[in-house]
Amino acid sequence: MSDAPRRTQRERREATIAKLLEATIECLCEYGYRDTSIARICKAAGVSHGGLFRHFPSRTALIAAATDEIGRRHVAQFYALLEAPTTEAGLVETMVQSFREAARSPNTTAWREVIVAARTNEELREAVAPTLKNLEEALMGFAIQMPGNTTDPRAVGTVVLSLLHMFDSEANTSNILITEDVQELRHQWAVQALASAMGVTG
Amino acid sequence: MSDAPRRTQRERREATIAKLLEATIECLCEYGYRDTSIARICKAAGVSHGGLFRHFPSRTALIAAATDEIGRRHVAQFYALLEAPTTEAGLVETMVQSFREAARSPNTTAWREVIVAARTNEELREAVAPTLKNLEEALMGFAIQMPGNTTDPRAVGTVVLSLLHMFDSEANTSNILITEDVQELRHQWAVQALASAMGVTG
DNA sequence: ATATTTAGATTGCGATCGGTCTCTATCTTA
DNA sequence: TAAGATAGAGACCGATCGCAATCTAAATAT
Repeated sequence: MSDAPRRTQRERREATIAKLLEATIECLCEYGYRDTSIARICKAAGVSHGGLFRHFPSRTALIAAATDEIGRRHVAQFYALLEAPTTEAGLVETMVQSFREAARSPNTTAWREVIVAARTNEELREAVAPTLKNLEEALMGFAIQMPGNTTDPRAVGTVVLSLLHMFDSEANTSNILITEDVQELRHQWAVQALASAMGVTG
Repeated sequence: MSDAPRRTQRERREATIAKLLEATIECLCEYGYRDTSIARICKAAGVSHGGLFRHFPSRTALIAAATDEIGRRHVAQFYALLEAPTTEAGLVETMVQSFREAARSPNTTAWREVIVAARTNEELREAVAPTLKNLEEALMGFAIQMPGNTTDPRAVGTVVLSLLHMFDSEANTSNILITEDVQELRHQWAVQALASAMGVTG
């Protein structure tokens, strides 16, 4: 009875890479970009310094890879929204609610940390650019597939993207200050704005 | 002919504090929160390490003070918007344009760096909370004073706050990816949304 | 004019940073 | 099964971090 797991090189490799990516997302969410250090990532992942640098040439490269992973999850998450069956009227309400919750999720929180940091980090910015582009195109495609008739699908997509932006920025401040009535008014406004853009009668 | 400037203690003090605050904002904008170090701030301000710590007990305290300064400038800037005389129809267009430009300004860029960092820095978060509250209240007051009568001024204020959020988040990604037609569609949508909220016939 | 206080510069400290190097263990290939 | 390649662990490196302590210069109070 050997206690050796007997995994192939490929399995070992992919497993630790996955652990590192997950740990990176975790640290970004818990400590923020500045304090997401190699040491912390390694500790969270249960991987040594040497192990990390076998797979990623630098901290920035690792964070870029983690960001790419988050981007893929985002797209999947939003497409899943389309699958959920609801009435057309309730759909708008559900969507806005989902937008808000998505913006406050750990993955999206980590995502924002990277986007902000990328502004002043060229390597990170270039690595993240295609991911961001993919995400925007996927979301635009998602918006175009939405129910509701309209003359300009891309305009509807823009409204969706804009509302996502709004909830992203709001999520940033939600850890600092929450004004209840503003939050409620904002929700109502977002629902009405999206319904109007989609041509849904409320 | 003495080349000694002959300033009072108070003048000296306030001058170097002002230089430090300005340098901090500069560094936040140029290097981002992570790489805004004591050394860089001192170099940009032309002040020594010792000089900095005479006035601020820590890096975080300095950044918090700089953020407060930005907050005050923000409020002043938006109130100045009210003074500029325009036609009521053109006002909405002007406002949206100003929102966008303000979001991309150096001061606001530095502001966002701090807000994001504050999420995972308790000292910074508590220092920034009242500033954020003041800003939101000032903007709400600003929105209420806007032309155009409405049954619910606070709802209009919420739309203004939400649009500012949207442009903030958009400004974050604008360094990475710009989609021209989306940008144009977004502008049109924002104008229409604000006009609608204000009860302005376009 | 002298004593006291305050502003500001310099040096130094321990901790941590990102990254390299070396070594062992595990897997693959011949 | 022997030889080679790859995954991973851990010690080590110079640089930089935030900050304290010490010192000089300048302004204020007596």
